[in-house]
Parts: sequence; structure tokens; C-alpha cells
Amino acid sequence: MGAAKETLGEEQPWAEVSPDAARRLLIAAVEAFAERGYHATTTRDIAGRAGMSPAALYIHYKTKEELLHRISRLGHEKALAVLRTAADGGGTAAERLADAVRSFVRWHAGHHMTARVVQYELDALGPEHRTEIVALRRKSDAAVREIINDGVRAGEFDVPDVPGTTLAVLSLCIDVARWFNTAGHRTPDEVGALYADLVLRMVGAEPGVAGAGAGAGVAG
Amino acid sequence: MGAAKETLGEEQPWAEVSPDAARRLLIAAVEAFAERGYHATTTRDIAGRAGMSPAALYIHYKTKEELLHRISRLGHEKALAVLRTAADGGGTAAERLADAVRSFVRWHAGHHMTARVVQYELDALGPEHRTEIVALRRKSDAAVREIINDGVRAGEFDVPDVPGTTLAVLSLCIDVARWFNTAGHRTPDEVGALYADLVLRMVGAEPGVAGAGAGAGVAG
DNA sequence: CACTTGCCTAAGCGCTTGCTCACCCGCAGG
DNA sequence: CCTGCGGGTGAGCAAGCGCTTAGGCAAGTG
Repeated sequence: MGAAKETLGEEQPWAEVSPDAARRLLIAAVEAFAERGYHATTTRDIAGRAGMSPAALYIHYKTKEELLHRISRLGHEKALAVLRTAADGGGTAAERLADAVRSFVRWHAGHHMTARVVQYELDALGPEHRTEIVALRRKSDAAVREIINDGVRAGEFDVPDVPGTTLAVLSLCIDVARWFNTAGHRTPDEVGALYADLVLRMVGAEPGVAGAGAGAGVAG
Repeated sequence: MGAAKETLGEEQPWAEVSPDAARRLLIAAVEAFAERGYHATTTRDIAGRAGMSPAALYIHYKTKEELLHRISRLGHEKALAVLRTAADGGGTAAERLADAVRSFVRWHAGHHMTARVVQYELDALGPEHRTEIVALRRKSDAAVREIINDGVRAGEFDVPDVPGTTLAVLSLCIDVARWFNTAGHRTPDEVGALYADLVLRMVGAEPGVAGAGAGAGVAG
């Protein structure tokens, strides 16, 4: 019952980071940044969590900011991939929107530590890194807006303000990273299902048109 | 056109803070915390923005954390007051919910600097101050949940999961503080109207039941 | 064996941080 | 005039910060 330590869901996804010491440092940084924020986290803290001396960090990363950049980029790429998989899947616009919201929310809840860093520590990045990440965000926005536009064109949705509604839908999903595991005892799957339903209502889709639809895991 | 510097809407609300120097410091702190975050803001920066020497801050506030606490408490109290005014107003549940969301969102957009600090710098508070603020938050949650429960009882709303939907509604409103004036050219009134409509859809209210409803200003 | 290479540490440098302290100034009361 | 007092400053302290440097140690290669 309840959310497991996330470690199970968090240790495999960073498999692309090597060598092993660099990955351990990155995981330690994700935890520290998520708990206390980037600026309140010291390099000594990160190294300590990874079981290393402070200097070890600088063998694998040039600066503390580079660590945040790596986390932010990888995290955004994964979240975007999850979104696009659903967006490019088959089915009606309602089905695709429900699928997108369900998996996007599931990712944010299941990886809420990573998601929190990715979504809320953006301002701590340097200017160039920041603009790079903002570009990735715009792609997420475009993916959602496209589905909603499709639904409007097909007559499935009733949406007076498409950009505004797109913004609200994404905002709703992203904010999951802030409150998840701070507020309650829901599983990522439950939150994903609830939010998919709420979003279908927001766009005025016919009730029950894309209701159930399980789906595999949280994905990497 | 567009959002004025917020200064107009921000300088009067802090009228309850005295003496004048203490208020200037507090306003400077709100700006700095909102722009860069609590931990990235230095006491020298705050004092500088207020046109004072670094030491002047400690005449009016014991610590930097006390400044954040003051901002957080006053901000939460104001936001809660705005919410309750709408919640305790007359009318159907749909009307009250729309009113609550509209004014709550309008406050978050109109005072987005204060709101950002209030909503996103909570973890920077010390333990006791933090729990005090969390208690205020629960009251906001209760206010919204009560309206939704009323609507369900009256048969106005169709809400399978009341706690979950309450959480989502508040989450949606709060996140306005994150993206407002970073994303676009909407006025607080426009965002409030859009969000009130979206929330009515989320709870399955009859369309057009609490549609227009202007309302005065953003309130203090 | 000697020598290189990759990973890691102990020590610490230069700087900034939150905060303090001794002192100063304008002004009201006597 | 002097005195006291609330509000202000300049200088600076102790601590902690991000990051560097010199060196150690185990494994791989001739």
C-alpha cells in the first residue's frame, strides 16, 4: 500500500548515465534537489549521499549547475517521450488526450522527485541551458495543443479557448510533482485515471468515450 | 494594456505593515524571493532594493526567515479571505464555486509575485512556521471541498471523487502563480473567467448555470 | 618489474553568506 | 543647552560555500 520509496522506479531509469559513480551522484543530486531545492543543496551534501568525498563530484561533472542541467534535460526528454507516445498513438482525439494525460501524470507522480527538480528548478539553470530546456517545454505544449485542436476539428471537443485550455491542462499535470506524496495515499495510476477523466470534462468530450484504458507501466 | 508592473496592485496591500521602512524591506523581499527564490536571495540584495544598508534589515526583522514567514502568513491569510468571501456568498453551489475560483485565480494572477513566494517557498520556512502555514492551507482546501460537497448533495454536480477533484481544482489555481506573466498576455480577469469555466466543467455542472458574473476588483 | 591510466581523497583557497557591533544622526522633552 | 531614543550606517566576524590541487592506490599493459 502507498507509494514505495520511488527508488525502485528511480534507479533503473538512470541506467543511461555512466559510469556507475556518475549515476550514483546524479541520483543523490535528484534526491537532494527535490527535498531542499537546488540553492539549498550543497555539493558536499550530494557527494555525501553518494558515499563519496566532496571532490569526487568534480571528476564527473564540471559544476553543480551541470548536474542540474543533465537532470533537467534527461527528465524533460523522458516526459516528452511519454507524452508523444500517447499523442501519436491511434484512436480518437479523446482517447489520445486521455492517454496522454494519464501517462504524463503517471510519470510525474511515479518520478515525483525527478519531476519536481525538472519542473521547479528551471530558474537555477544558466541562461543558455535554460533556453535549451524551455524549448523542450514548448514541444510538450505543442503536443497537447495538437490533440486538442484535432478534437475540436473532429467535433469531439467543445473548447472556446484552445491555448488557454492547453495551458491549464499542462499546468494541472505538472503541479502533480509539487503535491504528490505530500498530500495523500494515492498511487500514480489512480491519479492518472482521475486526471484523465477531469481533462476530458474540461474539453467537453462526450462522457465515457475514452473511459477505462489501462496501460502498462510508468515507462522509462 | 498588458500587466502593469504589479507595483500598483502590490504597494497598497502591504499597508498593514509598519513602519514604512519595514514595509519597503518586505516589498523588496517579495520581489527578490519571487524572482530568484528564497535561498538564492541575499540579505544584501533585499536591503539594496529597499535603498538601505545590509544592517538595516535586522532592525526590523530578526532573521531572513522571519521576513519570509511574515510574507507567507499575510499572503495566505489574504488568499484565504478571498476564497472564503466567495464561498460564503449566496447563490447555488455552481455560482459559489465559479466565484471562488474566479477570485482566487484573479488574486494569484494579480499578485503573482506574492503568490509565488507564498506557494512555492514553503519549504524554506523553519519547522514551526511551516506547520503554522500548512494549517492555513488546509483551511483553503476545506473551503473548496465544502462547496463541491454542497453541489453534489444538491444534485448540481457530478463528482465521483470529491477529495481528488478538490485537490485538482486547488492545484490548478495555485499553479497560476508559477506561469503567469511568464507565458502570455492575459489579464488576471481573463484567466479567472477561463478557469472558473473549466472548473465548472470538471465538476460536471450544467453549462451556463453560473456563466458571467463580473465582480469588483482583486481586493486587498 | 616500471609506467600509465582512471577514480578517488585530504586539505584547503578565495569568496560570500547571515548576522553583529560600535557608533552616528535628527529630533522631542526638560 | 543637554539628554535619550528610535532608526540608521560601515566595517567586519565566523561559518559555510563552490571548486581546485597534490597526491594515493588499484588495475591494465609492455
